[in-house]
Amino acid sequence: MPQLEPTGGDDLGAPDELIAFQDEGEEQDKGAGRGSAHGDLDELKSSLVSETENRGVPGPVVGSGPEAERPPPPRESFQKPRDSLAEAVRRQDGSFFKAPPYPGYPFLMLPELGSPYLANGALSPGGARTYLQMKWPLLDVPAGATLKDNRSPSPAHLSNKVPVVQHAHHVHPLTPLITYSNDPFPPGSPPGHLSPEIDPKTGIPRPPHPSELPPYYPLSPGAVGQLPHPLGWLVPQQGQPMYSIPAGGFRHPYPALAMNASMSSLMSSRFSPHMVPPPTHGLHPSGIPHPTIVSPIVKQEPSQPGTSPGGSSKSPVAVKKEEEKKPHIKKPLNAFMLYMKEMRAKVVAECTLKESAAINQILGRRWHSLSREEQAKYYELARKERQLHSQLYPTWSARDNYGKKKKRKREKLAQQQSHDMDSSLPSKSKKPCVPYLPAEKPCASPASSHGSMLDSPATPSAALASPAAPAATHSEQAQPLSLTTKPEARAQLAVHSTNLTSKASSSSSSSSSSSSSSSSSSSSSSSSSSSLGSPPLLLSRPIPFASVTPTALLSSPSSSIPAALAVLQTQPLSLVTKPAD
DNA sequence: TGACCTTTGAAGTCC
DNA sequence: GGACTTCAAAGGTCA
Repeated sequence: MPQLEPTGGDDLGAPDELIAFQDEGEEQDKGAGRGSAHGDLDELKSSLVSETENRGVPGPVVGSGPEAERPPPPRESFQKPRDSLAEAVRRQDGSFFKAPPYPGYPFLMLPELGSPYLANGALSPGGARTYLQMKWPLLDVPAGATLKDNRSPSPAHLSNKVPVVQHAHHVHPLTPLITYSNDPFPPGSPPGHLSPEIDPKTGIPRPPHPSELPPYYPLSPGAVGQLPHPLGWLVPQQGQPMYSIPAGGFRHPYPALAMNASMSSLMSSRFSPHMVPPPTHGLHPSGIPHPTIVSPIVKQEPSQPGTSPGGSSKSPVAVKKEEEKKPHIKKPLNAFMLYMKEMRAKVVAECTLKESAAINQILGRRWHSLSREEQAKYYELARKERQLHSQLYPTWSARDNYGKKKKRKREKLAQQQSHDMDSSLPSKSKKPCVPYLPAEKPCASPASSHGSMLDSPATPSAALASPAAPAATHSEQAQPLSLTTKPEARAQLAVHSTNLTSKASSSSSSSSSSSSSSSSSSSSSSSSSSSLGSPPLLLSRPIPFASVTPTALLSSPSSSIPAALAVLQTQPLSLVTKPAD
């Protein structure tokens, strides 16, 4: 049974790769200044607005040296993108390589200043958010504290659409989890890559256990007062709570917690406090259905062994019945999911694309284009998500959700794999390159129309300069040909990288670039990273930039982007079935 | 109506 | 321990 580890168990942190790159003081220096706390919300808003509007202003400087240590891809994908989709995304994606949207690092997501609300006053789905820095309210979790599995039958009125760890009304689920500090990671909850604890596996510092977390929410009351009600998912209509809320908000189980009512309520609403007896029927102690619990109405597949820790000798039917009664507790979102959730609306707004598949491709690239700090904060958020999730549902396991989705993926995958082995066999696993994206519709948003991806030195460089960039994963997905297995290609890339590096000195990051080149660059950079991101380079510890051959070659300053784009635009694509136009 | 697509990451299973 | 699989979000597409 999954239990919270009393100590050292907080290994849910960012991947080792992140741990690696955070290991440098240089990184901290870079992060400094980006995360200045904005006590004044208005000031923050205006700054955000100005930044958003001023696309020409480069974002946080990233992508230079240290970026080369971007974490390697944790895995490879078996999926091959459809060329048309990839192509369309490449075209659309160019405009997205801009400065990371978040100027500060620990941030609080707020509804976009624009029109985040629907006509009914509810937050628009997936509405873009602004980020306000605030302190991550960490729970002081006693080591022995455990929660009973509150996967009890949920009320029938619970919607399947209710997110597990996200607020239904799009107040960012991690709103209460976000730090309010200049420090990327508060001492109490350093990200995995900054933790003093040592990972037994890698010998790298790991984050401390929740038990060491500070019991306070050093959140500025003033700032909070201006925030939307953290229980956004409960208060969707003109501030009228969907469900009755006790006067004074929710009582936090920890009186000692110096958090305000909002924070407390949010905490207790998102994830039931571990000390609170599991609410019956999936309800929050306050009687409010918890968003992390989805109605068991969800189509249930045959009961899954192991979901009932205690085990039972019940008949399969009874077990099945019980299973059906159990609310569907969704997996906590990972870093990328959190990022995607936040950025989707923005991408959709900036672009004409609407299809998630296309949007996700773009987001995937943008994800890789994020600076480490930007990514790290999402990793951290995800880590906290998992933390809370595990505290809330100690007995929950990802396995619980296995098989809850009917999927033919496996078959398709098997087919595809067999197809890969024998290309002569027709592959049923893939639809014929159906264009997911409107062919060559440029992004309509002004930002994308005028903004070159090079506006942000951080973006492409982040990928380019990454020796073991996570982009590899993406690239390998986007560029099915695994460069890692093709020495010749790798060598070629190395050559190109050399060229890039040399060209970099004379290139300016502000150079304009065609949208196509921009877009393809992301993929290209990813590919290059991919080629360089072979296992030997996927070190969990930071490696000297110049210590590795091809890696070092790519560790060029961000200014090399234009040249890199030019070269990489064609190179990786040449390895794919469909060359760039 | 529901699977698929697409992305990355976490966690599970399997060998 | 590595490879592989599933799920998480999202929404248009397609069978």
